[in-house]
Amino acid sequence: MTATRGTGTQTDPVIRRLSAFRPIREAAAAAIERTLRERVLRVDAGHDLILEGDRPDRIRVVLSGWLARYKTLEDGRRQIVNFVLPGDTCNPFAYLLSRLDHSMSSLTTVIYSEIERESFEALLASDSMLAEALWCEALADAAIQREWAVNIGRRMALERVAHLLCEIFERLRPVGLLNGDSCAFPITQMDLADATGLSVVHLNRTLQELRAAGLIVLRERTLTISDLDALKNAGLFNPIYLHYAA
Amino acid sequence: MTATRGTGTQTDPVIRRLSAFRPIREAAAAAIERTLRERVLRVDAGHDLILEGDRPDRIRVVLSGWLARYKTLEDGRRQIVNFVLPGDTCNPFAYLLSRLDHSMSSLTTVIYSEIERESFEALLASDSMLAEALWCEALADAAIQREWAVNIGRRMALERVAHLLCEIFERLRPVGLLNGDSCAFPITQMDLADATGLSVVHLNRTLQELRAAGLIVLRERTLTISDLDALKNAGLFNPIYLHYAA
DNA sequence: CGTTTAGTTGACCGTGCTCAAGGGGCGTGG
DNA sequence: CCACGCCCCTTGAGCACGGTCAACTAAACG
Repeated sequence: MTATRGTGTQTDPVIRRLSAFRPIREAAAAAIERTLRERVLRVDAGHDLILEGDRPDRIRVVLSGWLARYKTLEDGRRQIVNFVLPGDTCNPFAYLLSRLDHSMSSLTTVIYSEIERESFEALLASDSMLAEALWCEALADAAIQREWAVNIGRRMALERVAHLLCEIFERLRPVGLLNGDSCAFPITQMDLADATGLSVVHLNRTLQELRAAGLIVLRERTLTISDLDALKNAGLFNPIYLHYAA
Repeated sequence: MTATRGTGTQTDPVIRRLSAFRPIREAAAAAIERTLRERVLRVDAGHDLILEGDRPDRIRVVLSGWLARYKTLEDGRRQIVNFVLPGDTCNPFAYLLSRLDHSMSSLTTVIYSEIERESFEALLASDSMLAEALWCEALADAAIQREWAVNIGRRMALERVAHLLCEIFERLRPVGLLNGDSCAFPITQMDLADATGLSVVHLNRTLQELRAAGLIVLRERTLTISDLDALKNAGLFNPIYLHYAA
């Protein structure tokens, strides 16, 4: 791992993310910021931050950049089980279990903060609203996981990809990473295929179908959704499972 | 819902389940038992205990019987996202979010205990080991969810079904519901299909393949696994994700 | 300027789906 | 007691969604 001490410390998405679940008071926000600033690291794209079987000692909070949680089978087949976006806290509470059951790798350059378990628990103890917000984040993550099972198990390829695009778009909204109807989209087609349970070839054809239907524009790592409602319909997307207070 | 006051109060599987994560002291076990006994209910097979969109007011703990968590699409397609087995605590902590994102229905007659949020929080506060064990259960549940995404997204039908059977078998072990190489298996083929993302027809054929290969005997709601290692191989099953201390 | 990585296209094929029909067990009602 | 309906399981036939294999382009990079 080529982690080096980073420079920019944008803790804003973290606060915004948590605020989607519970009001975060100024004092709590300041405490988070202080803790996050203690150890800011940076990895380039394509590096594994954690591997299945690792001991979950530290908590990582993503300040900028995208990652993927994934699992692999012995013969190399890979399934991405979730994306980790700016503002997300990676494995809060995972230290309660003895081993990590999945790996995580960076899709882009990632700037993140690493927190020792002790500092994290101190943060939890300092503000009950903050603690609840962090628990909510973990629970909402589990809810996303359930929805992915539905997506992969019961939706057709076109619906599946449409749904995933809607999810990512809606998850970027509360952290302020949308530009109108566009957003950065650094996920390769191979990763999209591994996230949807499709082959790269078929994923490619499915994307082209979505483009041909005028639902999306996707090029140069930027996604534009011209008609979000239409895309949501195409993906049978219902945002309840994201659990944003709204 | 045809819930009526139940009779037998077997809290043993609950203690065994929690003990897989943290040692549960006598005092804590007694406190659980007292709380669980307060309100024991019973439903017949085929009833929804909770529906997507409900408010998560109470916690339910399964004393006996099996349930399925599921989600449905507008057009009726259904995906079972997890099975809930005896000893499982259904939605601990779900009350932190405002709505439930999935439904749950009974596969058999189910005897369960219903706990108010206040009693549950009192239980949590009374013993930190117990609280940790309950959090571990929730985290392990999320881990199962991840593995299901892999199962549905990247395994072939035969592997997929083999994997699911191994998982259920191994989950029944710590709660003491195995009889040698057999266990009760009240899941219909339709439910198995909805859990694996297959059609009923293909699931039926896959089961027959497993039978023909001499890997399982499944009849009269009883599953017998003659060669567990062989079945684990067939399903590329690795039990890490269950997070049992072992 | 070669090499690598990401995206694209074509052709073929197989896993798994759909539609359809029938069998067996079981409970209910005539 | 038998008839009927219902649920669950099973089987056959045809087909389609999506996988595999292979080749090619274009951009990025050293």
